[in-house]
Amino acid sequence: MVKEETRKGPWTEHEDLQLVYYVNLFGERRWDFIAKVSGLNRTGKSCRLRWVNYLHPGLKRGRMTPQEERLVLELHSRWGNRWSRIARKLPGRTDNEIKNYWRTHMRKKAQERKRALSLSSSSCCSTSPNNDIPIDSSAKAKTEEGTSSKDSEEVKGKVNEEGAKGYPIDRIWDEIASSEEMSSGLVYESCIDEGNSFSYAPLTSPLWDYCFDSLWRMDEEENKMLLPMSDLSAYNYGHSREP
DNA sequence: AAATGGGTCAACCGCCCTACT
DNA sequence: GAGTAGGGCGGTTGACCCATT
Repeated sequence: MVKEETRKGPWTEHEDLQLVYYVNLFGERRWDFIAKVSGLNRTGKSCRLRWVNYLHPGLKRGRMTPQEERLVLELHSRWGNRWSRIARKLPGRTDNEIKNYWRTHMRKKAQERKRALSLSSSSCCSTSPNNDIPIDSSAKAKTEEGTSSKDSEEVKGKVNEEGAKGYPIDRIWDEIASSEEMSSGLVYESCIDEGNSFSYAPLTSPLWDYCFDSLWRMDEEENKMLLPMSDLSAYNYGHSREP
């Protein structure tokens, strides 16, 4: 028997619905199992990723709020590129989302900052080679990750150690963060923790809305029939990029 | 109107950790 | 304790979208 090749690339609506159904059935674990029994030609990892980053109920969509932005800054300055950890403090946001946000927004800010610094100090002397910072948080990540992935004071120590050696990126990030706080006129209070959440209504995944309204109301038997998937093609959820 | 560049986001890859045998 | 499989995580890539030239 020829083993069918594992599917890659963008998910279809049909796949999404299948995945949602089977996750609902078996829970958010055993991804390999779900991948197999669902008939999706995907890896367990792929299924998990799709669920976590896109299909999970309670996911927020849209731009980060100023509060969230500040929280990301605050937590990143504390933990570095521990995206999943940071994400846990931002209900409805995924590590991927935060990572993307950080990369685009902070890189931009770093560039602006760098430009501003180079302008203001163009007549100055301190043009150390280190000022040619890598415009990417990965540099910081490498520094912070150190030899272990364990988050701890050790990491902080490592960072400080690097800083002491004159590695400027941390200062740059700190400055960015503090200028963010200044410009917003607010200092974020770390009042958001497990168990607490933002007060605004979560914007759930559109697919979830659909499923919640229709799929999950079906009884067990109807579920088994998995509703005519072809009907679902009529359902056009906004951010699908299916060809 | 076409070209281009930057921003956004979904998805994959590879490494690491953990639980299980 | 060693080996293995599954899952989690961070980094990276590439396609799409939109604004600007």
